[in-house]
Amino acid sequence: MSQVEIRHLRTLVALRESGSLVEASERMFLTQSALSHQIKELEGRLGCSLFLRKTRPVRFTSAGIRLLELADEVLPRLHTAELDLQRFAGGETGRIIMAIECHSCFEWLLPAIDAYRDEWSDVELDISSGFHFAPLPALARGDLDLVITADPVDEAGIAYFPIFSYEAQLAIAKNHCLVEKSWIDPEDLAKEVVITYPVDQNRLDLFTGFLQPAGVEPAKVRHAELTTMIVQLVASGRGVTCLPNWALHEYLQNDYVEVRSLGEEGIWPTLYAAVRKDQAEAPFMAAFIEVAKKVCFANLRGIVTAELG
Amino acid sequence: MSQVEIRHLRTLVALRESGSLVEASERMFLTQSALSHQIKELEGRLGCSLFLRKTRPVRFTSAGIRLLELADEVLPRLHTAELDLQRFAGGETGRIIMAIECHSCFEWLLPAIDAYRDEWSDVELDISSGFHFAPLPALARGDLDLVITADPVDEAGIAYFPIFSYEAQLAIAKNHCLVEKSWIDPEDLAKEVVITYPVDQNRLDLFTGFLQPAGVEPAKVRHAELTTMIVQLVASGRGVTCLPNWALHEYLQNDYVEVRSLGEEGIWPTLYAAVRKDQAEAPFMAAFIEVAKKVCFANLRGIVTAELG
DNA sequence: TTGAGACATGAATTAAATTCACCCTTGACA
DNA sequence: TGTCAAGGGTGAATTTAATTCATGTCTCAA
Repeated sequence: MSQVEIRHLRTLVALRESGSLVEASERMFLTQSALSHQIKELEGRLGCSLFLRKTRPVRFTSAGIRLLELADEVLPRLHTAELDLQRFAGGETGRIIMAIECHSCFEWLLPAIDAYRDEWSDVELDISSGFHFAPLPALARGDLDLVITADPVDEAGIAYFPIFSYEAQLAIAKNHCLVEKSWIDPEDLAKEVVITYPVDQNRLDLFTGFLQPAGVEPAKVRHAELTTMIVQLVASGRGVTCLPNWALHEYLQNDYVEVRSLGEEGIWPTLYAAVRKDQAEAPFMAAFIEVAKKVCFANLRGIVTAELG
Repeated sequence: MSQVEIRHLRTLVALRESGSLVEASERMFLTQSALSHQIKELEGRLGCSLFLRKTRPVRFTSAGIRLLELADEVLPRLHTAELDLQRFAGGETGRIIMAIECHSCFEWLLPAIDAYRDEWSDVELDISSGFHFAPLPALARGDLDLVITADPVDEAGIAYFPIFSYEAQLAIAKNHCLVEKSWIDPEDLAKEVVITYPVDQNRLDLFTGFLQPAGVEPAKVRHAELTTMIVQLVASGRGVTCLPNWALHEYLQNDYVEVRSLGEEGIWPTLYAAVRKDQAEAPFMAAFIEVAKKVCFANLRGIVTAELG
């Protein structure tokens, strides 16, 4: 079946370069006898001789020349592949396919990716849209390599790294009656229309961290895709919404809406990067997490109230 | 040193195509255990894992994908090389580097080569100009693959195949005194200028087969490169020459010169193809000898007096 | 909870590559 | 002509590696 092997190609190349079995064997750190046997065996399997030994330097037959040709094609490729693999092994490169749970995270993730790519140009980067429903199993499985999530679930083989914290605030119209309050109670929203991204409520801080614990349901939930749309609806009094403070910052500065904390303390989710533990230490992955933190801190300076790590 | 081997590449490809170790092992005619060990060992040497086994089908890591890329580059090349080698082994192709002792043989050798090339297009053909001095050792050594020679020397490992016989005739000017004779005796040439190709006398039929046995030396020997030149010199009475009857045929028809046999019987050299015994049976080589014979017979029909089996 | 399927693992086995010790051949040189 | 060194070949012994066998573990699904 498999006749020729890498080792044979290396032997032939060494033979071409040295001109004799003895010298070739020294280059290959083998005895001359080993090469003699090796080549004899190969020639036997192939059914033709590869070179004539009675001359110095040895003279290759057509078959030998054909094999050298093959070696010249194959060995360099093998070599570069092995160099690449060394870099994979050293964690100097790899693949980061991400998923985000937090819908407005693109705002800081895309700049982070850009910054990272400058330094780690050959890491394969992608944001997956396919695993919104269950990103962590996909991460464990290897479909994903990094998940941005607000609630770390303790799972074997997954490590979490905090990126930053932000306040999830309620945005309301400037003429809304709730502007009177200095912070919002869950019950305040029982009669309100809540506008959210079109995602499951279990992935929204407002519900998981505020309304559900208090057993309150809003009068109605409306959906909009884009942050701008949501804020516009809020500004025109069609409902209220809950967004990260940094996502609202721009609209607040332009005086479109009012914002209030949820509860006296406010709700302060932390975003984590979840990665597989075996990759957590790899330089290319650690670097990504570092860059993400730095970019967040730089982009959101003065907006987010807390920086981590 | 040498990490990755062909067998690993094959395994990975089988794994990609089948999706599981079990099925891949069947394709490779190995046990599942063997593949498990094999891959574990490779992963250990490389220092990184190549695929995730907990999914069906298996999912390759970046490193695994890189190796599959290598496999896709290498395995097809390996395969075509092995096919080529099979043809070498089967004698379906090879290399024929020839040397000719007989200076005027180009006349029929070149057409023979052309005819041969039609059928055996990928046999490497060349006429070497480097081994005139000692073609047979070069043949034995492997520098040459075929030698056209008029005197077979019994040497181990060399086989001779007769191509054809011709008469070596003396050409003389139409007004030369020797036209009186119906054939030439060696002594007739003792006073003559002999014109030959610029090669050693031991490679000329006239000397080895006629003059030397009789202990006769011509008055003078002149040289000319081209057959035409030689014949012109002869026609203008500057000397005599000895050429194969088929080389003289054209000039004879145009009535430029007269020809006479050397001795009553004439000298009838036979041209042989000498090849190494190990190649003598190879179809590509046997075919060349066949073609050479046929072409000679066709081209020299009615000129040479003898065709050989 | 059990059973089936897929992969992992340690020990035994088998197969292969390599070495060792020796031989032969060749060419240089005394 | 004999000897020596260098290159290569070969059978048997040895070492190394690949493969199998017999189990074990894990996961998924009934």
